[in-house]
Amino acid sequence: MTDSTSQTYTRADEAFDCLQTAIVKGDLAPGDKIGELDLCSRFELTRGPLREALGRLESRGLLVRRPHAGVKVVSLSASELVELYRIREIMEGLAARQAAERMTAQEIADLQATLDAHETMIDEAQGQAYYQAEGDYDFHHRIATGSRNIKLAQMLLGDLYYMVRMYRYRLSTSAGRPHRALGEHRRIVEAIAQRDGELAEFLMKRHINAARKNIEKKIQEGVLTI
Amino acid sequence: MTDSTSQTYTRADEAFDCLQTAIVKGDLAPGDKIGELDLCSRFELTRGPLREALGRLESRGLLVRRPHAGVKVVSLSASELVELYRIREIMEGLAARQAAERMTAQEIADLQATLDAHETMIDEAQGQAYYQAEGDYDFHHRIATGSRNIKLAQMLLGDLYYMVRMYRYRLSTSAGRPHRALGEHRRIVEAIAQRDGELAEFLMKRHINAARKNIEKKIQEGVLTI
DNA sequence: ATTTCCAGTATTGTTGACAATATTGATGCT
DNA sequence: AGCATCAATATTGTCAACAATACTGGAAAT
Repeated sequence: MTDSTSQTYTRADEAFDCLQTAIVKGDLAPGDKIGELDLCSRFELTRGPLREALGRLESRGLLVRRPHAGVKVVSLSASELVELYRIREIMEGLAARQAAERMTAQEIADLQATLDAHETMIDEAQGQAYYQAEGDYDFHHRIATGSRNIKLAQMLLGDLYYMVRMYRYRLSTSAGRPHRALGEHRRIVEAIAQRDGELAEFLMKRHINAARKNIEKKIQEGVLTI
Repeated sequence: MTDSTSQTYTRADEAFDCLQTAIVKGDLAPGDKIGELDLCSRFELTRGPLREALGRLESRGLLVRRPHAGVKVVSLSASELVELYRIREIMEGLAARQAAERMTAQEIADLQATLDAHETMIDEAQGQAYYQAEGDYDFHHRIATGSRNIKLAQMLLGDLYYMVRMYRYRLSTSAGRPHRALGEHRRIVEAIAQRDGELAEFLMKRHINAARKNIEKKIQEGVLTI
């Protein structure tokens, strides 16, 4: 969960992680107005480190702050959520292409193994969106890292994914979508294994495009109320 | 310079702005190890707000922090700088396309006027990289905003541009490049005015691609030591 | 001479108290 | 009754002292 370099872990880091996961998992829902004191007692923290963490979260766009008026969890409108996927599409497309050019053979093998694990996960966790989402996150995470583009990985892992996950957890996945997504993942990895960056980019963009359309459909159906 | 909503401006915001511009303008050079007390006396601040600002800056990737060991300004390697431009290329491409679809007629007119101003600026500020860079920044800033894609604008304006500017200021522009860049800007705006999103995207990507190649050439020539 | 260990120092991390400001509820007025 | 004004309150912003940790220099041993 936390950075593996594992230097001394400061109180502010702790606060940051706590808040971030609380937001992502929905314990703090979008739109919630949250008081600093509440948060302090809740996470056994003092206000100093907490405030530093709040600053970081705000800077990443998960919180919005108004001076003297408090902090609230950011809540995306439907259109903003869709826009987010447009950004993901191009950025992950680039990540996939660079990953195809730069991942080591070992990393690719691990990635394939990961997909096998996801397959059993999907069968076992029938409909349990949580685990499916985690598997999906794992896949995209590895590709972002594999791009060897530090800033790109930073933006995807540090900004976009948290936001995406925050909504994905409360999004019921469509029936059959997990299996289809897994198939798309497999094809992307194939392209990467063949060092075909162009194809990997194309497939990844199409993959995320499909996810976006899926969400747009749900919004139109009124299933997803934001 | 600061957000126009102009709510009460907190001490931490002040610290944030001061540090950010200091880094961007090169008063704090990449690799500099900076002490909190130095910064406090320098900007007439106290450590509380300063630390909050440091947290934000770190989160945006302009600073790197090691617990108990201090803060230093991030310094990109040559390859990281190039990778940054790969990201810009796709993100600004998307911004240009969405801007073509969404900017108001008024905004487009303003944008054209801006370009005229840049033209005189380039002639007058012969070789003064600072003003040329500011004009360039202005152009890209308007398009990012015009995309009406909040998260996209946030990532460009809040993350990438600060980083790019940080290096652009100490990058001598090639002879003739400003004029060529202005021409490219004009064509992009034309495409936007014609609501041709696809073309705007293509031209913007090519524009940034050219900038990237320009930098790569300088790195090979050894002009740019990072 | 070089390396290792240790203590001192300086710097960062944390805390709790104090000051400033936005919200809220009540009161008086139209 | 509805609205504006204003004081009380609770919350956020700021500060300065305290604690914990990493760096620095020197001494001793190999």
